Amino acid sequence: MTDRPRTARALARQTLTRDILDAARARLTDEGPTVLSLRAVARDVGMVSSAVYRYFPSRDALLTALIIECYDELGAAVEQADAACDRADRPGRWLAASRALRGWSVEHPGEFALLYGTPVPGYAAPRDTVGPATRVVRTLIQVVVDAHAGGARPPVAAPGAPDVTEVVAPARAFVADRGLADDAPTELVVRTLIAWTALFGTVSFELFGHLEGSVADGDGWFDAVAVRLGADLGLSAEAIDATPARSGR
Amino acid sequence: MTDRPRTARALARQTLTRDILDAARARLTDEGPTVLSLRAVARDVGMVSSAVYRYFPSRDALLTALIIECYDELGAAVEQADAACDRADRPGRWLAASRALRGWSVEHPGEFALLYGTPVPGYAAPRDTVGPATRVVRTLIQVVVDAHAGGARPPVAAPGAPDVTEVVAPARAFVADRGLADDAPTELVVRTLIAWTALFGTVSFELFGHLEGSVADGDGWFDAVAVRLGADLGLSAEAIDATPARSGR
DNA sequence: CACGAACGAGAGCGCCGCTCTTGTCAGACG
DNA sequence: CGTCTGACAAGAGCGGCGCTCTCGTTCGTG
Repeated sequence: MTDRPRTARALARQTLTRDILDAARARLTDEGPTVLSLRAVARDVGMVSSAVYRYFPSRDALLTALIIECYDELGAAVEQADAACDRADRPGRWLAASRALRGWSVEHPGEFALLYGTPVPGYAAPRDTVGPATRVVRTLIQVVVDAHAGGARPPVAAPGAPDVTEVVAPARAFVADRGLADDAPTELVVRTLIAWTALFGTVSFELFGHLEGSVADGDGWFDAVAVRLGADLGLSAEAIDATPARSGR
Repeated sequence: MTDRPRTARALARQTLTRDILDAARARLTDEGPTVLSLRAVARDVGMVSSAVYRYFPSRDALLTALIIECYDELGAAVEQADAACDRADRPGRWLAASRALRGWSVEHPGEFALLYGTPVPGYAAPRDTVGPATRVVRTLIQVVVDAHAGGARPPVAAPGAPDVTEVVAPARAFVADRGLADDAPTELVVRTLIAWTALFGTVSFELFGHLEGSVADGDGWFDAVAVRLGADLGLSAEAIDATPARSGR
């Protein structure tokens, strides 16, 4: 990935860049992304503020680097949690991936806010961020797709639910483009998107304090949510063990 | 609610306070809450920054006033949407309340970020905010409780789902304290909390740009989500029309 | 060895939240 | 009606912010 530095100067540059990023992430944890002070970061690494501009052309560029790094870290955590499971244990993979998602977020609340909280006002995320940003949802989709390729019963649309095949067309294209599934049923795509949203919504509510008076134990609550969302996707132990060919209802 | 001002001075104070709040909310829409500049707000209302401190002792106090006002506005919108429905039409009430929730949020993205985005770093929400903050979820619970008092089939826990009766004890206490339901089944409470979280998670993902490549039409998508979440709560037309007394399973 | 690029430090710009002081005017009270 | 107190707007000033520019210095290369 990163080249070995060939000169003392290049080495210094590399380590200082890392130091700046680390200091920025350290500050991120107790002060939000929007008020991240470049001057304070500079002080932390023993530099004057203007010197930081040798390494990042602007505060936005520093934010972009942080965002990419965090998306990648979160994505890697989720992917590794999934990879550590028995491939055939779909409910276990779903829960492990979900837990990894929350685990990283709870450990890095500042970084979570950077990724999933209020966007920084004047800041527009560049293209480079979308790839790393999709690693989590890609992993979740992979688990769901594997389960249904293995015979899990696909979810059935609620009676009276509006047809949204057109609405989720981009999502299906995303899935197809990455070779995850050639033709996923609409309802499966919909339920996966809902589950993905609900997982992050749960973490967001927990970290931002909206569950304060409602839920006693964030850990236990999240597990309960994740298991139910998985079950809605046909990812319960029962659904997987049942005869695969049984049609819905 | 607010007393009629008895002197010219009191009137001026009242209108100026309103002007400041309005200007702050206007600024909120295109710049996040954390970077809301009191000086800029002062300029907008034709005052010098220090003069604003006659009306709000600090920037945090101004934020608190804004938060309460916004929670109340959102809560009122949801309550009114529910109230405008036929009381017996539970699925309709659920969808209406959900739509109102999103409608207000989409119309007031800055205010939504203030309420449900990254908390302002040094800011701790005072007690006064929790009452207004719960108006939305209270309305959603009311609809669900009404439906099940009217015979809707309560949701059944997925096989293998962990028991979380203890975890949601605060939520049940909240419900009981407000006379919404004496003894709601655990699974109903859980599903309602999940639905509440998922609704706001969906809005959050939409407004913060995480659905960009996945969903074509935010309006249609949200309806699809709301209907499915309602159905999971036993709030589909079919579930309500079914024989009320049928026990779960 | 010499030259240019990279670098760190500093000063300075206009912005921020917030405090303190100053002068003014409304309104309550004798 | 006069006085006096409190509310008020304005300004200066504090330290901190993102960012720019300049100025020596040092490193790496032709």
